[in-house]
Amino acid sequence: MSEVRRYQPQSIETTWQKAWEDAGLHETPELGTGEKGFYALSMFPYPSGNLHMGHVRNYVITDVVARVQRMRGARVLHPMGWDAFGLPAENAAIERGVDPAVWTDRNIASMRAQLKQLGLSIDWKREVTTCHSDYYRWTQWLFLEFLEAGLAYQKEASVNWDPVDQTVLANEQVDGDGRSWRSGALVEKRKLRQWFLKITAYADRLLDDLAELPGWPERVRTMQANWIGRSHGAELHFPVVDAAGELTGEQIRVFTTRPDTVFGVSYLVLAPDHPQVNALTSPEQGQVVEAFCQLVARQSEQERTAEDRPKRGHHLGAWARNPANGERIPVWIADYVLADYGTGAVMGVPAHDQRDFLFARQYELPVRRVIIPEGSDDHAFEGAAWTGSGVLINSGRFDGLNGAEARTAIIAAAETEGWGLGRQQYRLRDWLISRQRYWGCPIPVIHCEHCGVVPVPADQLPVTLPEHPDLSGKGVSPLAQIKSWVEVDCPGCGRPARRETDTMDTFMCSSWYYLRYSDPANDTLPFSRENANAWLPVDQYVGGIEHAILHLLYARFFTKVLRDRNLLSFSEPFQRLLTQGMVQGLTYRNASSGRYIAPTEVVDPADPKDPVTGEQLETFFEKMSKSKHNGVDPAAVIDRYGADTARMFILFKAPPEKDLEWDDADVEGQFRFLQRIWRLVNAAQERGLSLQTVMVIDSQQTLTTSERELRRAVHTAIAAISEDLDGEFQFNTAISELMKLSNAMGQHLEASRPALACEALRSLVVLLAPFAPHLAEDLWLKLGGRTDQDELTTSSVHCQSWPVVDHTALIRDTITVIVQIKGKMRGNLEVPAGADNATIEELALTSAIADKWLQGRRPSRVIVVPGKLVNLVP
RNA sequence: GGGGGCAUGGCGGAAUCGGUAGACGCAGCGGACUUAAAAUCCGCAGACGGCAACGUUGUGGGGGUUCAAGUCCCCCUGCCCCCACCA
Repeated sequence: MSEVRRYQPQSIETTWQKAWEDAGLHETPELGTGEKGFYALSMFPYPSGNLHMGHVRNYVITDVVARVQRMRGARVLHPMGWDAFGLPAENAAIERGVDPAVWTDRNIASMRAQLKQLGLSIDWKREVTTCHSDYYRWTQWLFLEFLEAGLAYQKEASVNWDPVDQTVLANEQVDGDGRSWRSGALVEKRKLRQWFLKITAYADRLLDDLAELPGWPERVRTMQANWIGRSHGAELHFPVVDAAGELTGEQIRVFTTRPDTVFGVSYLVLAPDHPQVNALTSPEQGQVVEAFCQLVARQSEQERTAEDRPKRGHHLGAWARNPANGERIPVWIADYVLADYGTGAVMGVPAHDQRDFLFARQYELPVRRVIIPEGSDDHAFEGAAWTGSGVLINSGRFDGLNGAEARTAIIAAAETEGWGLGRQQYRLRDWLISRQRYWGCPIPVIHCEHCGVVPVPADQLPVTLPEHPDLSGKGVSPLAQIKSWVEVDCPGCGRPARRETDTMDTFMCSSWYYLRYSDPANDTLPFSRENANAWLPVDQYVGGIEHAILHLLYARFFTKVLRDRNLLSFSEPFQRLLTQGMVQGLTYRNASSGRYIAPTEVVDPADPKDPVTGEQLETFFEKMSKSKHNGVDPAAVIDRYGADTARMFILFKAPPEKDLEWDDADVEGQFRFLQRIWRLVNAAQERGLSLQTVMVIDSQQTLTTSERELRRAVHTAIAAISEDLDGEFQFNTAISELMKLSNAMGQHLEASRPALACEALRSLVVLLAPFAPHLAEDLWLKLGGRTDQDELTTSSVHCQSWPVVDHTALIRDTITVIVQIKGKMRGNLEVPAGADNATIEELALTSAIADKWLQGRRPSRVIVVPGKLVNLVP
């Protein structure tokens, strides 16, 4: 051969990417009235500057889903955008003086270019960018909806305060030791007045509606349920008494999930920062208590909540009366009680709660057993808290009731007698959305001395960020330092007022972006009801498990609120969710020093040594990250093998929800596979085969053995791949079916007549299209699936409909039946395809297998599974 | 501590409703082509025994149900993830 002809993805891919874009192949089609389109959505990225393999995996999965749906006749929305506000841009500004807007736009441009190299069927005309005012205008508009609905409010909340830089820090800017990431100073807690969204008002619906999401992974639903953390119990009221036992008129409210243990209460405990602490502390205890509270306040969250640390507390010098039995009990404070869960106060029942037990033992508080296991009559305390179920003792009129009965009866008594009520409690807290940062969506309210909090009128939105800020990284809110921006006239009274200087948590921006894609150019509303209802809920959402709780919960919350505001008519945004596993890279570590070594520094991968010390390195797979030097750059892979190989590898190597180990040898293997297909099609073309010629398979004509094998392989592949792409997505087995088909074609194609060869070639290329779109398109043209003159928008391989299985091609004359003797496989038997059970039994009994293993004995039992096996039991 | 998940060859992973365990691929081995190598093509391949036919054994460990168990039930071990002094 005079010229080297081989598969060269680089030229193929750029050519087709341009052709598709010019033809507008991936633009979202119009929907008919009342028609629901198919919405395939990837979690949009933060524009950090470069694409990593996790992104690639995410978007390739969604892309295959979108492409298969199109080929199945659906009208598909497959958009992309940018979650573009956030800390890294602001840090770049502080450290290098780059304008966050410029930095972000530059990153978006380079990431968009990288994404386009992957050949994703994205409609770029619908791109949204959360930091552009034509988007965040509507984030502000939606905030005002929450405000109007009474779901946004202000309250004091503590922030991380860096005393050196005099600034507020995000949690991720505080390291494990409670020090600032930049100044290294010990971070303090400071109270600021901040904005919250009342997500707790939706706690029940967010929890209960999880049942309506069968298309979500069980584990994500469980994580959300645990996060919401609804528990059933009671709020009990303990009157405060003085030293003489007289009521003072005050009371302490506690929350408990075990009202049945109320007769076992031997003390009460308040959180150190509980509002009643000051009032309850006796003068003699004042100093010690205050010292104790300060000590606890200085501890970090982590220190305080470590379960294994000893519990510490102090008696306040106050007393309360147990409303159930009238006993006088001491009131304590302790570090193990949290102010912001329940009522911030608990009743101590050492006999039936492990924490209370440890606390009581340490401070020698009395322990009284009030529940014994069913059937036991041992009333003595056994030396450990009994938290199981049982029967009440020492509980007056409730003695003898079991746990559940007792809970109901005691709550009922408390309600009638006025010392408590049944209540539900949630772990979920309201969502703090204030951020003391510049690079975020401004909260559109104005503070006026006369009118109070005044929303910015809708026609004055957006409240735009001041351009070219001078960010120092110091001070409370960066926006507060820009006088010209802060000082405005009150929209209500016209007198001088001040803008809110906090910006919103970026999760606000990402809680509704999926709605904007349905109507991205709307300049009168964030989205129209009609467009949102036509495309949403999202049919398939794909993204990382790291968003299992926050993002997905907030998005669900938004959808429910917007539905209640009558802006939508559905209440769950994402019908089906796929959480893809992470991409891991080969990691080298020096076990003694803990140092990570870059693969490029390792001389012999078979026997990896530390290039500096010569020590043996340990190798393993771990999530790709800069600090571990185990990342693989998508651009380099595309450069070398092309996007189609990268796509195929990622889809084939592991099921989508499992972690994927990046392996260069396997990438090479995928490339070889695509090359094999390329050669197969080219050889066929040289043989003169063309899809332009109409080929009819004459059903009268008998097929040769090769031809029948070929047809069976084609239709087996169609059936198997179709099934793999239905329901659970099994891209890995779908691709293995493509490999089987190509193997069979290598064997039978040449020996088959053109009509049959063409059917096989056409099927192979069409089935390949969602996975390796560029190669498929190129081979489609080469095979004459279309001509250069045809419009791409109708004749592209991606516009072909999904192949249909011809079940007659799968029929065989004979089938192989397994012969078992007492459940053990001993051989197999060719029987006519239509043979009934009696025939199969007869054939098995007279077979050589039966002779050998039964030696003339008659089986006592014969089990025939039609078409599968026959089991002879002696 | 609570909740969820996983465990299959040298490796990644297949296996419908309980019905031939190891599809497909990677790495490996053998052969063809080549002066040679690469590439390509063909073949072998769980482990143990055997020249072979074949046999035994085998899905983290133990028990059970069944004609038949990777799959269902019980117990145990190991690993991963989430939440965690939540009253």
